[in-house]
Amino acid sequence: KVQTLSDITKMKYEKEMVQLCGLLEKERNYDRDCVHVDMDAFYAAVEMRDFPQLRNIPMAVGGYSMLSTSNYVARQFGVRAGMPGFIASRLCPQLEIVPLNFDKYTKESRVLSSILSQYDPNLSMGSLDEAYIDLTQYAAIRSSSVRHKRIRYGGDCVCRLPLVKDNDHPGVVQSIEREEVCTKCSHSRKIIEDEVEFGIGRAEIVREMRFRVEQATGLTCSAGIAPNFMLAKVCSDQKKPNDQFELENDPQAVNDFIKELPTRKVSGIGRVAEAHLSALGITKCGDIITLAHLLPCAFSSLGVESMLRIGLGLGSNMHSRDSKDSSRKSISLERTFSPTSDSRFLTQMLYEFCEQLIEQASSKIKSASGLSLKVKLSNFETLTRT
DNA sequence: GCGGATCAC
DNA sequence: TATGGTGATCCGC
Repeated sequence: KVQTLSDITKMKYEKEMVQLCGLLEKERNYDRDCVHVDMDAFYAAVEMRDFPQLRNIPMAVGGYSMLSTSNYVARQFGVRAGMPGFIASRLCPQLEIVPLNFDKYTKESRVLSSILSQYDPNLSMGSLDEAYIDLTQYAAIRSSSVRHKRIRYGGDCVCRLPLVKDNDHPGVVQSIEREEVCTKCSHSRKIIEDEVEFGIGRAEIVREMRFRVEQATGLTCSAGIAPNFMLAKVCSDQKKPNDQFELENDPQAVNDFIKELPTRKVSGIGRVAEAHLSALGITKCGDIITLAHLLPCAFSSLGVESMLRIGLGLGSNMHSRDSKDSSRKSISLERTFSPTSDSRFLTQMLYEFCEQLIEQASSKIKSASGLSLKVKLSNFETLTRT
């Protein structure tokens, strides 16, 4: 009798997987309001805000070796984050490549986190342009609606993006219009001042957060709302750009959502894990549970557990997003160069790396504690000879 | 404990 | 012309 791999692993692992799922199920929790906020095409959006001539042309931020991000016009040409600039230029010859301006992005990031931290003082920034917010407390306390003033721009002025879509009207309480001449581009522009109202409930609160971010920075963001951060992160991608997606804290809703979700959408499943899963016939997160007995063929026990968590729509529990320790554990330095066996060059480069790392480490220690770090680099030639 | 692989951004 | 840099975790040795 011929037995397939699936038959064998089913006998061997099915019981164990069912048991493991049962254990993990006990962690399920629908009491939290988790939000992931993600700025839209962040670096590109900052440059487009500051340089209006970039707004309607394909552009990307980075260099000829690598692009950090591209605007939505460039994406229509297939220009994507992480792509080498010279390849992007072939895809889109008109592409404008703007160098990185990290100081600016860091400033915007601080504006973002200062607004969002009013909703969760323990928020965690995933990077300059994304934040994980636990809204549970704030949403439970908020019992009345909140009003804000909204500024929109119309007319020919190109110095501000028409950030607020005309059909994107939260409760407008009152609206005042006036005309003026823009001092920058000397075009006439219409300024519309609205009084807008945001209700209670987590989706309205997230609308308000996004509204405030946009008014403060001139940049839009997208958000995902879900019972845990793993799901919230996926949700923030669902309605990008400039919108939000709420996954109800409800078993049926979560199950339906996870069932059809491609595995690669989940943070933590990269190209390799996707390929491993795909080899097992697992392409959607729902498959992870139906074919759970195959997982031990390709993953370690921790890997299996992490996959089951994803398949069940549970949070990551231990590390990363749900309880993040923000303290740095290492500093490092790397550089790419063309292949060489010039050992003097390599030694010299290593030496400079060490000097720079010592400098970095001591300056960080100094600013954190006031103490001075002294390191002596000795016998370097011998140390690095091999 | 260490280097390699993997992942995110 | 030209395919990055930083930090983290996990695994096998």
